[in-house]
Amino acid sequence: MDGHGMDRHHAPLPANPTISDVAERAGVSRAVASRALSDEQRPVSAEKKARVLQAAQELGFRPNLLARSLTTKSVNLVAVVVNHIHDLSDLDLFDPLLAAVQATGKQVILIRVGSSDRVESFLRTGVAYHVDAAIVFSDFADAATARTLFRSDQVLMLNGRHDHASPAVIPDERVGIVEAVAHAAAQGVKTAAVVTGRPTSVLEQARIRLYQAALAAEGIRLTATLQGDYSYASGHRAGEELAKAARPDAIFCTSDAMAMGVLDRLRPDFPGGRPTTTRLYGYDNLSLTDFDAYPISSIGYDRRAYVDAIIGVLTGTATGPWPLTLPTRFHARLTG
Amino acid sequence: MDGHGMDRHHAPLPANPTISDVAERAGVSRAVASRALSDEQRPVSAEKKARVLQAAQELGFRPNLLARSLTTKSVNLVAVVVNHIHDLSDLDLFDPLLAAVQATGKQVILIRVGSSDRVESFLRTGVAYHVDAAIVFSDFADAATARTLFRSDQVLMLNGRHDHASPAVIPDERVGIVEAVAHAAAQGVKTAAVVTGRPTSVLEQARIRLYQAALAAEGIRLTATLQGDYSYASGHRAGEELAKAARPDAIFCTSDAMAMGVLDRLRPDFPGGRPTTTRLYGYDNLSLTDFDAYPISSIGYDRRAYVDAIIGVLTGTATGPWPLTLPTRFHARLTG
DNA sequence: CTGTTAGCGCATTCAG
DNA sequence: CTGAATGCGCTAACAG
Repeated sequence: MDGHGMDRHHAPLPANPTISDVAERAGVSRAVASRALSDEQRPVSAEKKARVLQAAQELGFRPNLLARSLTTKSVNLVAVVVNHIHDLSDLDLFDPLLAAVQATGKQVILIRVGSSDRVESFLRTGVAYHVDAAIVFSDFADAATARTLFRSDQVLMLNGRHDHASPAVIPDERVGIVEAVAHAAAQGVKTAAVVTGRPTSVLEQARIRLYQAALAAEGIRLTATLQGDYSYASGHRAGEELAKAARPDAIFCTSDAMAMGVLDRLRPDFPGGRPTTTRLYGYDNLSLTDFDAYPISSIGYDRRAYVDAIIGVLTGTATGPWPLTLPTRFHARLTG
Repeated sequence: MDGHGMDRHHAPLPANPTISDVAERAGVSRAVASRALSDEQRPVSAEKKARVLQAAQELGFRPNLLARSLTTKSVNLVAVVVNHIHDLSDLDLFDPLLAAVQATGKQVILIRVGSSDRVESFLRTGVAYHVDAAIVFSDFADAATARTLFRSDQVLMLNGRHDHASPAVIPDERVGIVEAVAHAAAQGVKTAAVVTGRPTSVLEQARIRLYQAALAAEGIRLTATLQGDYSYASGHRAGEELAKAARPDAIFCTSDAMAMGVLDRLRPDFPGGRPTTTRLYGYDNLSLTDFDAYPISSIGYDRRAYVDAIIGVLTGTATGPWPLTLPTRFHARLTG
């Protein structure tokens, strides 16, 4: 009648339509619109549901998930807390983890803590959301701190700083390390060096002790312990040190990246990737160790099982007792 | 009086205290508590402010940032949309990007789109939050779609699918490619092969054309174009193909990972990392090309400048015109 | 099945 | 400077 065609009965299209706009356009109440738009099956007549969906479509309506969470008490948001993501091992883990979390219908808020001095401001400013769950890789906090920080009991500790109150998953590093050292012993190794990462980490300390115990059990003499920081560069430096003195029969590194550095520095000992005088063992079982240039024998856990365990906690299907341990395994390659 | 000690005037501590609990405990109204807890300077008497802060401390109050966003219209949340994060190049970019975004006081929702069939459900179910801004690396959507998806005009397109309405930053690939090809020509290269990634990407198509043009300009004959998928494995396969026929003087790969595969397959051509018959050029300037085993000449942009440009858009200090282009540069290493 | 009402937690009017 | 009232967008509980 007024010459505006199809829209003659409708108000002008709002830029950011809310459910009220949808309801109004469909000629129903907000509650009906809400039910019609719900993922679940809610009581709505077929005819009104169609009208609502049509109106939502026309308006380009997108629900404000944050507003929804206010009443449902569930934000469908999971915090993943890391120190940083520049380790090569991160690449192999985060992608499948991200995919798996999203497959549960939740989104990931990725929080990089970085150096520990940031933790202070973190705690002070409370730059943390009330998330459904937090997955803590970073060793910046213990379980209790993480729980208060995220206002959630669903705090999944993967950094070794767990307690009895929160779920935790940790690799059982013993199995793989014992296997690797036994493998070396079977090759006639009598002396060994260990290249370690940051000893401030609880997990790293435990790992070093496992190497020491396994070496002792096999009667292999530990001739040197060099400290690195998990990086390629620090492995290179360790290789430099090792090149100076009499070479041990085997070198065990607590990260593949360091083993890569050692290998590159001692490359003449590994013509064609095969050891002559010195055997080399890494840790993490990076996909990079499948590259021709770095055929490093390594220790790793099943990442798929690890991710599955994490998702199990998130979805509530895993029930403990905690910590849940996942076995590591030794993977022989050319260097070992 | 009632024997409960310090808490005799207080209600029992709630598990998840709200600002109302804080206000009650401090003996003030919610509004005063809100002002006292605000980051900004709001009118509150010093005495009441102290009481409120004390009460908040005692209760372990953390503001619900999501609820706050309902009224402030700002969630301090940025969506970062990626296809996946298992490319080696991602490692060098995401960590500094994440750190920079968080330094602005915002948090990152990392959204992995993965295969394109997920995009459908993505658009349909609208499982996306109303974020302040979206940083789109993934080529899953164009600018208009991204804007409606995230209910934000602050959609930063980095996938080449930008339009005039949204900010965009893209590397100027021409400069680096021209430099690399000129470098090859100066070494006496007369024939070349190109190993490409997925031709469905707008950016990749443009990149291939740039190689073709640069080669033609230098009078280098393009003898083969092999298609890969940016991965090491696909580079290895390309190397296999190239090993069959007469070797070209140079091989240009559109990713460093593919160049690494080619290098490993053709390693005898590169004793000590130096080319004999064939020169090799990668793309991305990965930190891995600084490892001894992969000294690949490459093309890359300044990641710090790239991140700075992204942050500039986020904070509103960059104003266009769009797209903003960032020059790439050639980095000579042993293979080139 | 439907519509009305009452909150979720918070910031922001606007009177005092 | 303070506090009561209002509303952000949405869903749950309740009557019809």
